[in-house]
Amino acid sequence: MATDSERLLRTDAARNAERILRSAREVFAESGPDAQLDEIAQHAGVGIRTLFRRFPNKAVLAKAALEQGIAECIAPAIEQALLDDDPLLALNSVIDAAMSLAAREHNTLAAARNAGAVISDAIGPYYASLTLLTRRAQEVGRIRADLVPDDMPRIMAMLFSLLWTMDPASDGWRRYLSLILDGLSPAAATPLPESVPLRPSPRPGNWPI
Amino acid sequence: MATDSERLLRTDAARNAERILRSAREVFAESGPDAQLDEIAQHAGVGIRTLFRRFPNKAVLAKAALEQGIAECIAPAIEQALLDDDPLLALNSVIDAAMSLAAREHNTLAAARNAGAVISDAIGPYYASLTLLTRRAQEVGRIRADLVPDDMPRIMAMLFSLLWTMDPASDGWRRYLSLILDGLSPAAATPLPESVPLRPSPRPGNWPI
DNA sequence: ATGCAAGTGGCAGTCAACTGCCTCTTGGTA
DNA sequence: TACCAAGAGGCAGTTGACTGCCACTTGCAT
Repeated sequence: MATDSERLLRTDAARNAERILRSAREVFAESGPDAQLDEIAQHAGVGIRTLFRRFPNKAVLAKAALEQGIAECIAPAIEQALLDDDPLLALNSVIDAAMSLAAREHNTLAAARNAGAVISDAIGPYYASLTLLTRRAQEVGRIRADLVPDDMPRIMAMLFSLLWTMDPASDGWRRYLSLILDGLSPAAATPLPESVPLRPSPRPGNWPI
Repeated sequence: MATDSERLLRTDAARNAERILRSAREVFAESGPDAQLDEIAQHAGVGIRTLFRRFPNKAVLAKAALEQGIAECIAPAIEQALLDDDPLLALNSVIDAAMSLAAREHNTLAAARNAGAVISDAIGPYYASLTLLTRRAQEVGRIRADLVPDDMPRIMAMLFSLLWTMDPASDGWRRYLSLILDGLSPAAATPLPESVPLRPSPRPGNWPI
């Protein structure tokens, strides 16, 4: 899904943007989330000015880099999941794929977080698919009926945030995914309070991302 | 619980530190999480150098400011909770107090997060009390038996992270607290994967906080 | 193949977090 | 009360994110 601005990019510019994102992931992985943008630009073989032209600040860059990683791992996972007989297992495997990537590239995640990015946006492009999988699981009674689509990005955001309470490369987050899945079960369902909108009007001031 | 360094502070220095924290909370609330440290120092009536002498960087300052806020609201909540007949309700009310504060002072929370602080540490001082309350709830069978003390700070961290997916001043987090509490119920308990240690060895490099 | 809009990137500059240095002030103890 | 370690804070400097300016290059539509 190309945005308006992406649609207009010249091929060399698009290639550069792609390279910058990939470099960001590699440099963050090597040098940690505090890696300098100079280093990323150099690694990508472009000038720092080009990096800033494409990604207005570190938050946008790090989030885009994270999105690139998630896209690579979640797209095939979703394809698989849509064919799965058991919709709960299917949903589980998509979450698993996203979390595994997040844990593996936790430095990129940390860079995005530290720059103030709204992490849950990173799975925004898969909102529709997650919603579909959720609805299927609800239809066969594997997930409580009062779940709404907005719940899924939030559950992902919660799981992401766990990584800073443990060795981020570990799979300790699985314990809490299990806990949350128990909460999603129709069996234990205390009626949920109303859902509030996902991120309201753009925040005041000139915030990055 | 004064640390070694706090124990040695001269009374005027302690008063200044206190003032700086309170100023940080006020300035963040007014000017947002990107408020400058200059402004905070000025608001506290101290020089910038004094602010940095006491709090080596923005992450430490923001986290300490958040801890001050949490301390003010959680201490009385815990006192009440320890007297409560229903240990699950008691636990709930402590979490409620902490989350209400976090939502109210979300700018301070955001400043800490953006500076790279490990947010779950902010409830570290109440670890013991939370553990006690959890154990009580387990003893009367209101909470699944395989919960461990480390789970509670992590649940708090997950709830904190929700605030960036909604109007942070709203109480939309209650929906997910409810969801998690369902997951904590002994009824729905799928056996949980092992717990991994809370934040392993101090992170490599010279990270703040 | 050629013209131009789109893209590139060096350089100098701003801004905020943070540090070193050094002198002046002050709480609390002998 | 007099001393001194502890604290305060001004100032100049460093670093990294980010911007404006501008001359140079290059896809690509005609």
